[in-house]
Amino acid sequence: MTKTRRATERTGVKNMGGEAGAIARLRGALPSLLPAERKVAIYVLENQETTLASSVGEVAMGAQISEATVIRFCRTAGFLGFADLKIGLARELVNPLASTLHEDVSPKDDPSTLARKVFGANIDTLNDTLNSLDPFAVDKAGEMIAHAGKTLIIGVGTSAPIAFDAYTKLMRLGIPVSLQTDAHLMMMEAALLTKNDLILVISHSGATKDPVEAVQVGRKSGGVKVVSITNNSMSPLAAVSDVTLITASRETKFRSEALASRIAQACIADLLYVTIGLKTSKRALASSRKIEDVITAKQF
Amino acid sequence: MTKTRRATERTGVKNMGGEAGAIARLRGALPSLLPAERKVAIYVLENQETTLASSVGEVAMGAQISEATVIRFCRTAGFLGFADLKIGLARELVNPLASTLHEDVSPKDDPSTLARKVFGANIDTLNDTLNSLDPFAVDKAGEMIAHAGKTLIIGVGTSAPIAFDAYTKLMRLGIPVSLQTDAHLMMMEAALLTKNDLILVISHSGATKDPVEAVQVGRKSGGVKVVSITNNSMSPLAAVSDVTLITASRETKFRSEALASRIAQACIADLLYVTIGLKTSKRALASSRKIEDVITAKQF
DNA sequence: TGTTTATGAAGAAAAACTACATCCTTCAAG
DNA sequence: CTTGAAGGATGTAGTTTTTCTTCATAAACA
Repeated sequence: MTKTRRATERTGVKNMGGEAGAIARLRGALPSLLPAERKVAIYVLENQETTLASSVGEVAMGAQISEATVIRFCRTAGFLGFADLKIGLARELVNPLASTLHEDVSPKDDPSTLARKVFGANIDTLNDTLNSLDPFAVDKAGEMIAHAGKTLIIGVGTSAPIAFDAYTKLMRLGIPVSLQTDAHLMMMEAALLTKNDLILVISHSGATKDPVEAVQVGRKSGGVKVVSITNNSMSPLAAVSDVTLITASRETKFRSEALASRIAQACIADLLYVTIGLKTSKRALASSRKIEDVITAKQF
Repeated sequence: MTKTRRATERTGVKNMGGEAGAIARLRGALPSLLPAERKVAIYVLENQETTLASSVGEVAMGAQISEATVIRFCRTAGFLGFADLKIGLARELVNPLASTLHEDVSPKDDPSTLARKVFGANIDTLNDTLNSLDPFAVDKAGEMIAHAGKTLIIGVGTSAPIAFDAYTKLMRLGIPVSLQTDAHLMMMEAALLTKNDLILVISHSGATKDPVEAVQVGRKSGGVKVVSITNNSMSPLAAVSDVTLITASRETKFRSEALASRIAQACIADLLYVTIGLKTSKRALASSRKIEDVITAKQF
C-alpha cells in the first residue's frame, strides 16, 4: 500500500488503465520516474515495435535492469501490468497497412483495398469540410432554423436524398419542417412562405435551376430566410442565401465530385441537427422519446 | 508437424505474424475453420474489446470451448499464439482514448467544438465500420447486384433516405434498379420478383417488421437473392439475407445510434457503387457520361 | 550509524502452451 | 444394415513460460 501511494503521488496517475494515450503516459511519467524505471521507459519508447514482441525478461535485459523493475514501472506509469502496457502500445502504433492511400480506385484493387480507398476518401472529405467549415455560420443557421416559423427543405436530383435525410433529422426534433424534392411542388410551397419562414436548400453545384428559382420565388413573395448547403461559395445559390455552408470535396474518376460531397452534406445536416437539438433541448428530448416509443412497436 | 501442415493447407496462411490485418485474417479464416475453432473466431470478432483484456481461459469460457482450442485457433489463423493475436487486434482497434472529443456534446460547447465533435464522431464511425466490414462480403454483394435481373432497394423510416441515396447511385450505373420506401408498395413489388432478381435492404436495427416481411414475401414467392445493410448481425433481417453488410456505430445522447450509423450505411452504399462500377465499367462510364450531359442542361 | 528508499534475486502465481487420451465421424468390409 | 477400424476433432491434464510478489540487500541520506 505504501508503495502504491508513493507511485501515485509521484506520477499523479489516478485511474489505472487510465485515460491518456499509452505513449503520452510513458513520456509524461518520465521526469518523475526513479532512475532504474526511467531506463525502462526510455528503452520502451525507443523500441516500441520490439517491445510488442518481447517478454518482461527480454525488456529487462534490453534496459539492463531487473524484471521486477519492469513490472514496477508498468504500475507507476499507470498500467495494470506488462500485458496492459503492450496492449496500450499496440493500439497507438499505426498499423502500416492502415495508412490512407487515396489515389484513384482501379479494377485491379482487391476488395479490401477498395474498401479502404472509398472509406478513406470519405473520411478525407469530412476532414476537409470540417477544416474549411465556418462553425459560426453553422451556429447562426441553427439559430435561424430553431426560431423559424416553418422550415422548407428542398433539393433535387442527387441532392434529394440528402434533403430527405435532413428532413427526417429535423422532424425528429419536433420543429415544423417540410420537404419538397419535386421542382414544381417546391416552388408552389415556397410561394406560400412568409418572412418568418425559412428555406434550407441542398445543392452540390449551387447552380441547379429549379431550387434556385424556388428560393427566388420565396424571397420575392414572402421575404423568407435562406440557408444553403453547397460546394460552391460563388454559386448563384450562395448569392441568394443568408447563410451558406460550404462542403469540400475532391473528385475522382469513379466517384464524381457530386457524389463525394454528399457525405459532407449529410454530415453538415447532422451538425445542424445537433446544434438545433442543443438549442431546443427540452422539446428535442420529448420528441425523440415519443419517436422511440413508436418505433419499438414497429419491430419484431 | 503434421498438425501444422494440416492447418496451413486448410487456411492457406503462409507467413506467421502475417501481412493482412488481424480482423481480416480472422474473417478470412472463418470458412476453413473447424467448428470449435470457428466458435472462437466468432467470439473474438464479436467481443474484440473484451478479448483484449481476457486470458486464454476467459476466451475459452466465453466461446464455450477448451483452452487448447483457443490456442489451436490462434495458430490456424496465422498468429504466433494468443498474445500475438491480442497485439494484432489491439493495433487495429481504434483507441477509444485517442478520440477524446468523442464524449457527448454539451450545450456549453462553442460552435467550433461542436463541429469537431460531430464530424469526429462520424469519422470514428466510418473507421470502425471499415475495420469491422468484410470486404469480400461487399465484393460478393456487388457481384450479385451487377448480375441480378433487377434490384429492388427498400428501407423505411430513417433508413428511407439511405435507400434513396443508394438508388440514385446504382441508377447512375445504368443497372436495372427500383426503389420502394412505402411498406405496402415494397411488399407488392417484392412479390413480383423472380429468382434472378435481388432485394437490397437498408435497416439499422434489422428488426423492423415491414422490410423483413417484404423480404420474406420475395423469398417465398420468387426465391430472390437478398443483400442487407444493417448494424445487427444477429437480427431477423440478417437471418433471411444471403449477404449481410454490417455497420459499426456508437450511440451518444443526442445522436441516437440509428442516426450515427446512417453515415456508415451511406458509405457502404458508396462502396457498393464503386465496386459495381468497376465490375461493369463500360456500361457505367457510358451511363455517367449521358447523365452529365443531361444535368448540365439543368444548370445556369 | 541508523533509517529510509531503490533495486534485484528468487520464488509463487498465473497464464500460455503441449501431449495425449477420448470421443466422434466416416467409410469400407462383412 | 451393421460393425469396426482409421483418422480427425476436441477436451483434459500436465508442462513450460511468463508475469508478478516478496523479501533481502545495497545504496543514499541524515
